[in-house]
Amino acid sequence: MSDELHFYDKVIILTRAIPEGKVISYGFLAELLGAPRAARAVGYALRTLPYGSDVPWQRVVGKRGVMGKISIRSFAYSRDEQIARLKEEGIQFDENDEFPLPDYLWQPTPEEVQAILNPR
DNA sequence: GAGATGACGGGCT
DNA sequence: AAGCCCGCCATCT
Repeated sequence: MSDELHFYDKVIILTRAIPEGKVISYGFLAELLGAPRAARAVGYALRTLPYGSDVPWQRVVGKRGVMGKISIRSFAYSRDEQIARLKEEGIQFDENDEFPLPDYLWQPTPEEVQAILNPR
């Protein structure tokens, strides 16, 4: 099967499909794309998003909620902005600005993922 | 094609 | 408990 989409293209497409109020971890997103250890590459892909992009990048979080990792200088947004956006979507954070990932995790079936990546 | 890079993740200190 | 280190992997130079 010709796979014309690059890995980072798939990352963006799948990110667009995350429902409001739901999140996914870098590692799980990579796993859905068939590369369970490519969490870092997922970050690499999202990093290419320009400021003002309509892609809901805030819904991709670290494995333990939204802890750290967002403080890279080349990124257009801050960790605080990510948290603020997620709160607006209804995600409830505790006093440490963390939230229970399983409660908000988006878990599409493999079929759904395929349908998202290969719309007809 | 080798080396560098980076929004990760897990393990060890 | 917070940080450091190292392995991973897709892309870019």
